[in-house]
Amino acid sequence: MEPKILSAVSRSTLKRLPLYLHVLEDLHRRGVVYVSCTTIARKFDFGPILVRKDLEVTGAAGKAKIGFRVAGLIDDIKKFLGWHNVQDAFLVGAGNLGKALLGYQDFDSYGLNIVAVFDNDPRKIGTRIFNKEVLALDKLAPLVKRMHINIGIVAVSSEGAQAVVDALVAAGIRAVWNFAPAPLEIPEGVILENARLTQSLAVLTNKLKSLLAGPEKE
Amino acid sequence: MEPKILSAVSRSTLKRLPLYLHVLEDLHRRGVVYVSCTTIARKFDFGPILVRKDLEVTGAAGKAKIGFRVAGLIDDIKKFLGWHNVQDAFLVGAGNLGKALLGYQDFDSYGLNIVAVFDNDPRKIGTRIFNKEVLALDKLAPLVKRMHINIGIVAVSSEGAQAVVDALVAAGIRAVWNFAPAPLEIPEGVILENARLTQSLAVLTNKLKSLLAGPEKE
DNA sequence: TAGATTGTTAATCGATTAACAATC
DNA sequence: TAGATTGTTAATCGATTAACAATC
Repeated sequence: MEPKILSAVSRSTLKRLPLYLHVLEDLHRRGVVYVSCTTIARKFDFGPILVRKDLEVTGAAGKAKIGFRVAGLIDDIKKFLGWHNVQDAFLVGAGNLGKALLGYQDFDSYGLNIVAVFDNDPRKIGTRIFNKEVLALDKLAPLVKRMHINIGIVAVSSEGAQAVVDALVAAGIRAVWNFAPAPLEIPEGVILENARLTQSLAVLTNKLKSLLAGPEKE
Repeated sequence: MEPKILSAVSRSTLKRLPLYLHVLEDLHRRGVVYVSCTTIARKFDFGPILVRKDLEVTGAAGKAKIGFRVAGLIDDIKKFLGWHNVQDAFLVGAGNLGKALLGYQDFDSYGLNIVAVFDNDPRKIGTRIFNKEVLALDKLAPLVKRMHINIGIVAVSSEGAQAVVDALVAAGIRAVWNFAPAPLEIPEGVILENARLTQSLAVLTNKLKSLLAGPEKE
């Protein structure tokens, strides 16, 4: 019942945990105290066994016949994801996407706190977005070091992305959350996670194409 | 060498195709005419065999020893993803995320064209965002029907998301691209694709937690 | 008690990787 | 010709699902 360590836990499982979290927090708000895997699974198109297997990695313990305590399960998942303690992060790129990320209220409940924004556009530098000042890119490296920032968020164009990542890595960042579509290189020991909308869009449009082309195979 | 149909092609493959596309378009811009799977794979942390398997589903044909024609491969992937012909889409939610999506220039090269924005905030209705007028939510259903819109993009809060989806479905939409974290219900025959940042963030923060906790297992 | 549910081990399924003949 | 690469079939690996004893 110990939480699993390191590479042992699959990406698929990791990606389902926030989904459960959302359902659990909804139940919690509504005053529900215990929940079974069956109940959680009903919200999705997969079964209770998968839910149970997923929850197992967090070290959460349930009671036969009763299920899991909602509040405890929320805590266990958050701890496992590292969302229990909020991490400070730097955002690079004050464009439309950057602004949207800055304006997203809920990141702190996902363990993320954007403390500063960087851009190389002189017209943007010095302005404030959601009450955060836009700083010049050359301030990035010294501030990463001084503030011991672990997470860098890349919201710049594909052309600029690799240079930004290189700068972040050189400054000592440990993890990069990349929103640029370009494939990026990162040295061993630094985490790179890509948040790519186009991947999701590809699934959508391909399915839609098939749907529109013909539902002849029913 | 026929493109694969319907459910036969896996989600994993579908999600890698846009990655290849990005690399290919870069090569194309640089005047490269032929490319091998080995060259493509070098940009990623998986092998050439997987690339070849993925490309197979698009129906693209290569030449032994030479590889694939870059321009042809781009076309084949775009056709397979349904990005060759641009689809009109409606966006619901003119908040920060909605604005960012509207401002995203590249969607048309991904087969998506956002033609209208809807919101229920009276202060927003009538204003223009990136030269698109914000319309009242009650205009949604009649316009979906009249303009034969297939794709609806949901960029509202979790609380409002299900109601918006229901409205879109009732109006005859065929596919929903959802950005709300809530799990949504959708009837058979309508496509639901979730673009959830929190899933990607979960992978990042969990890995970072392990990294910071201790690289003792090397 | 009976039945639903957890926790865990075994079976299945699908995706990735390997192998190899064909080829330019 | 030799070697890299495609196309395709077989082997492996990992994730999901099934099975079932334990339990509240």
